[in-house]
Formats: sequence, C-alpha cells, structure tokens
Amino acid sequence: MDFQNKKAIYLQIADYVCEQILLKKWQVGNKIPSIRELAISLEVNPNTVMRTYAFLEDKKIIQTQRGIGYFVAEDAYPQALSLKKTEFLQQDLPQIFRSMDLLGISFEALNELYHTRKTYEKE
Amino acid sequence: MDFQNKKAIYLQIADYVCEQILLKKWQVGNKIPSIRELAISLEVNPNTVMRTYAFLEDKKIIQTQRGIGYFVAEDAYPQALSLKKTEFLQQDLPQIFRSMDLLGISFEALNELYHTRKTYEKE
Amino acid sequence: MDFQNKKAIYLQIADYVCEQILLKKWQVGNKIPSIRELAISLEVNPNTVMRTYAFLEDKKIIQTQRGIGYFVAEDAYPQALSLKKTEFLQQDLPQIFRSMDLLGISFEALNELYHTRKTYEKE
Amino acid sequence: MDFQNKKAIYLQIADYVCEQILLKKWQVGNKIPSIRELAISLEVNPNTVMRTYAFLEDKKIIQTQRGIGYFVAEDAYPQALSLKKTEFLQQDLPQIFRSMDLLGISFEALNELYHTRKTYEKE
DNA sequence: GTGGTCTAGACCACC
DNA sequence: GTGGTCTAGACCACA
Repeated sequence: MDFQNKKAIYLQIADYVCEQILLKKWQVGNKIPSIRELAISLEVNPNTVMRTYAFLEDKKIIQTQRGIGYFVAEDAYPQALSLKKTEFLQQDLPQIFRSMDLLGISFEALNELYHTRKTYEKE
Repeated sequence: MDFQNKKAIYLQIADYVCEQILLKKWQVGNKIPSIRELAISLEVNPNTVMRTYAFLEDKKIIQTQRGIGYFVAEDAYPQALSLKKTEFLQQDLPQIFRSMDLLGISFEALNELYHTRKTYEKE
Repeated sequence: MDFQNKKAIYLQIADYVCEQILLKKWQVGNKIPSIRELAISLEVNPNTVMRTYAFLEDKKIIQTQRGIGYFVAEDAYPQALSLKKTEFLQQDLPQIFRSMDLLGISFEALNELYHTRKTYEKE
Repeated sequence: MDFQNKKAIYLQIADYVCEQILLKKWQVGNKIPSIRELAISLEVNPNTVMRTYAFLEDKKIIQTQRGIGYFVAEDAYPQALSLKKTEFLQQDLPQIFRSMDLLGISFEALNELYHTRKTYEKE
C-alpha cells in the first residue's frame, strides 16, 4: 500500500479497511489487525492508524473491545457501503459530470473510457 | 458562488475562471476582474484571489500587465482545456471507476444518474 | 450480565459483587464463586476477575483463604455500603445536579423520571 | 479550569465548550478561541484541543473555516443540548437510580440533598 | 495568523 | 499483549 499525496493518510487507510469489508475479505465479528500491527506493516505511526480506527468506530464500521482489539462491527457492510456511496454520489459524481460538460466529453466517450480504463489505473 | 469544504478555495476560484474561459464567456485578451474586485464579490480575502491568479498565470491561462490588470492569455482556451482534461482523465476518472466496482454500480446505472443528475448537484 | 463500554469490566464485576452483598444474597462467611468459575460464567478473562477480587479484598469486602477460595468478609456489608455511598455522594451526585442545572431539568422532572425510570434502564 | 483525573482531558474541554454554548455565553456564529489560544490558556497541548474541536465539529456543535478559525455552528444549542441530555438520561441517571435503590436512599432524601447540595460541590 | 496531519515517544488502564 | 490519552515538535496548506 502506497500513499498518494492528496488525501490524508489516515483516510486512505480508512478507505483500505472499507474496501476489505466491501470485498468481504473482512467479515462481521472478525478481529482486524491491531493498531500497532497495522502501523508497522504500513510503515506508519501508530497514532495515524489509531486515528483511522477512531474514525471508523465513530462510523459504526468497526468496534473496540477493551484490551483485546478492534473487530468488524455488526452492520459494517451496510455502513461502509452507505458511507462510500454517499461520498460517491454527492461528492465525486457531480464533479465528474460538471467536468464532462465543460470539457465536451460525451457520455458515449465515457463509455469507451470505462471499457478500456485499465490504461489509466496506476495503483 | 458557494465554497464546498473539500477543495481549497483558491482552486475553486481557479475552476470558476477556467469555466468562464471554456464557456467562452471570457475571451482571449479580455480584461478579467481585478483581484480586489473579485475578492469583494466573492467575499474572500484578496490574498486568496491573488493565489488563484498566480496559479493561473503559471499555467499560462491568464497574464498580468503591470498596473493595468489581468487578461485572458493568448492560449488560454487550449491551456485550460488541457489542464482540466488531464486532471479529469488521470485523477478523477480512475477513482470513479474504482468506486463503481467497489459499490457495485454498473455503467448502466451511471448512465441513468447522468441523465437525471440535477438531483445531486444541489449539495 | 452485559458490559457497558464506559466503566472498566473488573469494576463492573465488583459492582455486581457489592450488589449481591447489599441485597443480602451473599452473606457474611459465604463462599463466593471461584475466580475461574465466575470468569467462565461471565465469559471474561480470569485475570479480570482476579483483579476484581484483589480490589474487593483491599476494600475488606471479601477475603481469601489459601487453597479454599474467597469468602464474604466480616464487615462486608458496612464496607460495601460505605464504599458505594461515598462514591455516590461525592462523585455521582454533584455531577448530576450540575447537569440538571445546565440542561434545565427541574427536580420535579427528575421526580417523574424516577418513577417511570424503567424506560431508561434498558440500554 | 482544572482537570479531574477520571475523564479524558479533551472531553472535559468539550464539556466546557458545550457549557459556554448552553449558558449562551458563546452564541451562534461567534468565533471561538483558536486551537493554540485555548491550548495556551488551559496549559494543554494544542493537539488535545484539536481533538476536542474535531469531536465537537463532528457533533455539529462547532464548525471550521479554513485558515480562519472555529465558529459556533448554526444548530449548536440544540445539538449540545441533545448531546448532553442523552448522556444524562441514558448514562448518568440510570446509574444514579440504581445506586439509590441499592443504598436505600429514598427520593425524599435526594430532595434534601438537592437543596443543600452546595456542600458537595468541589469545583 | 489559522487549521490539519504526521511522527516520535511516553504513560496509563485494562485483558 | 491490547487500546487510549497526552506531550512535544515538525511541517504543510491556506487566508
């Protein structure tokens, strides 16, 4: 996992966690990596991971058990889905559509890009 | 003009200027609002507009004439187009496509959203 | 018995023990559940119960007999009573009264809550 | 302002801010002390105040303006009221009532304590 | 000047 | 071992 410049690292880590959950790699009730573990494996300060986990706990996506660790919360999947979906629909999409209008990119052109997209994917 | 929290204000203003140019509302050689004017009308600190203009000048989209004001540069249109297009293709799109996969949003669904998009543009 | 997030588990267990004593369910000299037993029945780490018992022994509410088990101490009742009473009067009450002032909750309203309280005890 | 041991400092500061708002000392739209200012005046690390402000912003009680500062949010009063009231009704009260039952303190006794409470107030 | 992020390291309570 | 809080200090982007 490599960090791009733009977004805060702790949010990129949150995205990563959500992704694991949405891909069902991490299932409800599973223990997730401890703060220190994840911090070491991502080569990041534990405080940064802590921030991620606090953020996700607030969103009811993960939950803590005293002295034991963090676990995938009951409603993690729907919560993560709704979180990311809202983000997508309200922040990303309108901006995209606006850019398309401005740049004169038709939806058909987008269609083509969609089906040949691998070209643009760095990560 | 309302500022969303996400992007830096000076970049949002830059977007606005580019928009005027791409929509051909501001044409090559036209004088654009002075820093002070624009700052007042947008209720923003003049420093912020100054930063916008410096950014756009660096991109060869506008140019300054000492003591007179800022003007739409010679190649403003292609420059603005290329700037926004690059941004769009390399930064925005890949991220969008990735989100679609993750959220299970098909291209057909996107199509529908595209044609009813006004709903999402309010906020 | 369910553990709320707020208070340390070992203290919640201590509360439980005090409760048994104050309700006279556990009487002076009675043997109380072994650390292991209680840990199993509460689905808790034995270390946690051990901490509870150490805490209560320090408060002279229970006492250990080597190799036999823990017993309700001689002065358990008054000790438990004084412990909880002090806690209540010096820590809980002032905070409550302060909150009432701040939230504009009159004593009459509290009265009503007191007599219909079962509603709030679920969560 | 002195910090008691029990609660996290950043939450005690949050309580303080809520109190100012509930007492209408800080009104909607007012700028509140900057992170650094408050940190210095409370003799606390700026990060701690930052944590408080992030917490309160999430609760929609305060809101940030880039590079300018934090302001009392639109719905600060009702939000703060609801936050503290929920806390009171769901966390504090049930515990109090339970203690009363256990300690054999009648509501009449509480009444008396309420009206002579100054005795118990340290802070 | 403002907020925001990150690191480094310490200490605590808890399991 | 776990999470949680706090400090100290650095650096950045922004107004």
